[in-house]
Amino acid sequence: MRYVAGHKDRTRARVLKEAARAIRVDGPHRIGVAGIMARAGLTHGGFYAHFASKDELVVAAMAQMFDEAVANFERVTGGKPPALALRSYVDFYLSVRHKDARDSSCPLASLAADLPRLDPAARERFGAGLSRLIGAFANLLFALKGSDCEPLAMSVLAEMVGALSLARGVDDPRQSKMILKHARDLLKVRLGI
Amino acid sequence: MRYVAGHKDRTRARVLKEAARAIRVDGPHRIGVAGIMARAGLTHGGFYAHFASKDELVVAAMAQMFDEAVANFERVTGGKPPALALRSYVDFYLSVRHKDARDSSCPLASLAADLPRLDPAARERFGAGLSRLIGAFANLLFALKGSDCEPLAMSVLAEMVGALSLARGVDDPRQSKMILKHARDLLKVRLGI
DNA sequence: TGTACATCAGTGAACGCGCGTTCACTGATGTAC
DNA sequence: TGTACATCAGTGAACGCGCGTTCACTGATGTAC
Repeated sequence: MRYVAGHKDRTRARVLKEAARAIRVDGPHRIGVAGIMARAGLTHGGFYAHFASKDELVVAAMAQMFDEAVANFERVTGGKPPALALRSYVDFYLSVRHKDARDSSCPLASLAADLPRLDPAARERFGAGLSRLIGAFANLLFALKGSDCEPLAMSVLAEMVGALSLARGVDDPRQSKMILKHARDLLKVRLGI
Repeated sequence: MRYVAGHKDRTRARVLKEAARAIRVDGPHRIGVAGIMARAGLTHGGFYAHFASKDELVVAAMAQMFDEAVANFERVTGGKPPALALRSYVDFYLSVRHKDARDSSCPLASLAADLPRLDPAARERFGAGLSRLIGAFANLLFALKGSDCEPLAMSVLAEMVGALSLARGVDDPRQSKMILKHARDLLKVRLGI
């Protein structure tokens, strides 16, 4: 069954997207090749026509997740004045909605704990992705404050990642909500937005 | 081979301690019953005399890890005036040494991302442990500032957890060090210590 | 005091299952002649 | 224009391996008589 031009590329993209979703939810070690292929509407045997190994899929999915995260940052902040843009992103990032949307949320929070258990290739991609997000954040902060903002961007992003992770870790919805709310409130005070 | 009184309890404690170490390093899903028993100097068959299942071990190890974390908090802060105690803990928590000591470090950072993938029993233990640490932190903050400090404690702890996780996730040691340093610096500014 | 039996923490072989990976095969379409 | 062959994304059975769990057994010591 010969296919139209670009068919294989589109299949690969579909597999990658499903992998990016599944990895965020179940982690890179609990996902299965067969499961992801099934979600992409294929059988497991075809996997190796697209990727040399499961590890290679994880590395490729890492880049996919950060592409989505950066696109999301731009969607939430784009076209807004700096203070409003920052407020929007903080509110989005620390919302119950984002906390619960584990299959499409920020890879920093979903995967940070998994990374020391992955091989260098995956860790490199993670570091590069983190730099992109810190850079985007620092740009906004620079527009707001004018000074060197990388340190502040790292610190703020760390708090957001930590709060989101902790809010996801606990079972009690009230405790979870409070963690998000207090991080949101104090971040806004800290940034003066 | 009959053993002295308390022998079985001590064996169980040894297994738990090894489990707590291994889970922090490899995560609750990648550790193996046989491996942990071997580290405790036993063979895998004996495991089920101590725990009903691997899941039960994970739940019990969760409590163990938070006991260690609280003891550690007290060791680092004990007998110091509030500002110094807080500074000591922030410096300890965001040190390269703590970052690298993955087998004995704070479970909040090591496990947060694994928790949504665990069953409710483990999540409850995690929530309880988090509350203990937030409480301990809020007490110190109260001694320093006098006002209601739970929100601030949550926010600060979130930043520490996030910074430690991110510093562990990246491959580049310089990037990793910077994340820790900036979180340390800005936390001290924020707390006025 | 001596003997037979009970106890029980720990051993190690075996099981069933899931998962990553391999590979012979399919079948629709393009290409050579 | 028609026929034989090449191509190649995808299929599905099979493999090997690791892991959680089970279970018959061990062997040193305590207990009953």
